[in-house]
Amino acid sequence: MIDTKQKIMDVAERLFGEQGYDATSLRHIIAEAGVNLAAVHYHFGSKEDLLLEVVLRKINPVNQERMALLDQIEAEAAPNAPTVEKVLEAFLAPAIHVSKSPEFVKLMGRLHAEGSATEIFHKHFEPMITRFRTALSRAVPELSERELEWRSHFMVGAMAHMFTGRPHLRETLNRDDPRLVIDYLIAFLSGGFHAPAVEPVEAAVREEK
Amino acid sequence: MIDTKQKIMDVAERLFGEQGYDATSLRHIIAEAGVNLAAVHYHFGSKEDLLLEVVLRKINPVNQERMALLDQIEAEAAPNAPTVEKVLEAFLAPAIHVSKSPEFVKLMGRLHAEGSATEIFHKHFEPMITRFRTALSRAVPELSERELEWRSHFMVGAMAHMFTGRPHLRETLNRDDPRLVIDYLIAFLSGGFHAPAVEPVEAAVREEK
DNA sequence: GTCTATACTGAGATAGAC
DNA sequence: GTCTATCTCAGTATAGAC
Repeated sequence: MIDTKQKIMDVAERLFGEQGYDATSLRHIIAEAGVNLAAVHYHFGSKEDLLLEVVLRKINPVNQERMALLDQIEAEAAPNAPTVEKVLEAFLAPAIHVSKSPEFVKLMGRLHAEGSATEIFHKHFEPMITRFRTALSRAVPELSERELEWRSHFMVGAMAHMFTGRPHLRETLNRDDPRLVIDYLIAFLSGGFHAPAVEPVEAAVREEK
Repeated sequence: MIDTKQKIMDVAERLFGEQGYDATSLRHIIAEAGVNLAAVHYHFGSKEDLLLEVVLRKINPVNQERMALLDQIEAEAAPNAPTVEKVLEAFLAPAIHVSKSPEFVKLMGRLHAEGSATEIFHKHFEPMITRFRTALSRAVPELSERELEWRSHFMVGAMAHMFTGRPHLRETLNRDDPRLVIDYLIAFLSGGFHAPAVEPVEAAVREEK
């Protein structure tokens, strides 16, 4: 077959999503994909690297869309900086699509919690995160670099948790309109970014020396 | 030995923390603990249930302390409701201790992301979460129940991510005073909870019917 | 370069004697 | 409650066919 690799990824994505990473054996995957066991290691190297590629294939387009939206709102706002709300919108809206595939972010959590792929994984996120941090820092210039960094982490955490596969949360997410939940989140995060700085920017600059 | 069970948990806690859950085999644990392999299954049933007990042993006192602090600030503020900031303080401060054991929350993440223990795990958190949600709902009465629920989720996510074992983040957490980071977080979350409601409470009540 | 067949090592789990 | 022996199955490595 021409695309052994893609077939493996397709089946793996489905089975990982349905049963979780640990519960899905490579032998199960290859049986459904109709390929040989060693082909997995030929194409991916290990089970974990297979997971990594499966996840990145889903996530990369989302991050592309985020960057494109950010470009767009920056162009619209020029020469001023876009507002926090607009930046958050560009960051969060593209994730809605992914949130519809129910068990997907569980796998991201798996990748996050354990495994050597973690670093490679974050390499793929870093450019995008940096772009957004810069945009936020222009939108909220009164924050020190350090405090802005932490607020960005809080933002990522709040978003990630939204998807994190806890059944009760997922039910709620499916019941409520995802767009509404994003609006909740944007409102919440806007309030967070606009909150007075613990450590005003002048003091921070002095201390960083 | 009388306390085979405890010895297993002690060694498991250390090794899970040092090497992660997957990388730690039961055989490694029993070798260091000087006990028999079957003893693990006798006392815990499975490797995953061992992890569950290890994590709960660490987390339960934290949750106890949270509740005690909440009792205290509610008594102090009576008959009024304590402020959002006070409630957040009661929720977050007890977690600082745990945050010092570097790899610990990674294990919580593992428990969260995969495995059958997930539900039992959350059972242990639910009473505490409910208590805090009630306190928050008194502190921010203008939020609909639904929006408050989501904001609480965002809060948990932001906090969880703070610990989540990404090396760069952990370095920053260790460099900065943990107390300072908690202050950053409280400021951020306060702003979030005080943000205007997307869905004001009257509209929400009408819609919920 | 791509894939197959097969063997290897180590894991978690279990049955049953003591 | 504890231990020995054993089972099953996983991920991985290699040799070699096309």
